[in-house]
Amino acid sequence: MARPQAPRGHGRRRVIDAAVELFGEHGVTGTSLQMIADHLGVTKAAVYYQFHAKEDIVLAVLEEALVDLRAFVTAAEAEPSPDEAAMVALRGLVDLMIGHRQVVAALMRDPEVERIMATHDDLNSLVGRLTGLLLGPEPDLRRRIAVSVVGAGVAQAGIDPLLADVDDETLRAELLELGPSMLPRH
Amino acid sequence: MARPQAPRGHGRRRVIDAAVELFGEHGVTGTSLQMIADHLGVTKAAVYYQFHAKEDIVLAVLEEALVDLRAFVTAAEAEPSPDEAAMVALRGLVDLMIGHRQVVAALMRDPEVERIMATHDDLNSLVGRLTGLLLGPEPDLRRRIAVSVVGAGVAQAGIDPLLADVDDETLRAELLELGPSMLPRH
DNA sequence: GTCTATAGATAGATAGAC
DNA sequence: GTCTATCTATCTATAGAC
Repeated sequence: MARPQAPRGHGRRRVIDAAVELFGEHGVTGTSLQMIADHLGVTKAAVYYQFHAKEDIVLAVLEEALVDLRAFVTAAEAEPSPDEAAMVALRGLVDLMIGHRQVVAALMRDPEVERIMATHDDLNSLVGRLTGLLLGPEPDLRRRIAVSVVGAGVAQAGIDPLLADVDDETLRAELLELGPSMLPRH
Repeated sequence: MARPQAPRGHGRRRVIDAAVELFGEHGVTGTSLQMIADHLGVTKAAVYYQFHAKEDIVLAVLEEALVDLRAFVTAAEAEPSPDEAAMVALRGLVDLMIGHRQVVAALMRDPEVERIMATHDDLNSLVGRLTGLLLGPEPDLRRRIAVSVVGAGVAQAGIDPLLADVDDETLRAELLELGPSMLPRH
């Protein structure tokens, strides 16, 4: 039957959950495989059985959010007008941050994550498509700055300790009012 | 005549400059003393001669920006009305980011920096005073979220590769138009 | 003031026993 | 599938020669 320590979530699932928690607290570079193993009460070798490299754990954590990201980027690109596409992308971005606050906190603040993403063309192009959607056609300087501010701001709002007491639904509603006001329609 | 410390701009100054550059690229945790030493063409021991610990280098880099931060926080607190104080704080924040784009990039994205700051009460209280100025008296939820978004957004705008081609003056002017619109007067 | 040398700990990763 | 044991490389940091 079920073992006392390992809920049927399998090894990979437990490693990913532990990684999200530890990455969020110490960053990716600041989290060793030993820390993940200790957190799970197993040895490093047990972690290496599930993922043969640390980078694979980072990619698995990323994948948690990428499923949603791919979905709303594709949906946004199907919108008829650039304005509608940008709004769908912005809503998707807010939902993504809300739905994965821990993952965002874990990954948004480590250059190592950028390095890993840069080595995977599919991740690169996905981020490029999202940026393009938010920028719209022929963006002026103000638009570019607004996209930068909104993108970082939405992410920060999801992980800011100052807002830790705000529940998901309330935060989502507020961000969906604040965001569009900074990304006006053309 | 012969100074016991900074001979000809060398020493601490060179270490700090190298640290800012490398921290920005690899993060604090991702930057080893060996990397700093190699960047300067010296040995690790030479770096340890200038700073007895890695944490001291981080603090020295932080100090670059803290001088300006202390100045405008104090100035803002001297403003008669909370609205004016918040605007002075926001302008100061924008100027700080613009004036220290590299330092911000180096330090804003590493949990290790937070840990170091958390162990220094003077840094903690300074950040607390800045946040208080931006929030104003009795901030509602919307204000709290806006402060979070603006704070992160301004920082991101200063380091975003998407905006690397924007010169300081232009970026400052745009942010000073964008920011206040998100932090309305009471 | 800068170096060599090295300590002591820990990193990521692998091989093979059970 | 999880372990012990181990490898190599690198980490921060120190002691002391030049």
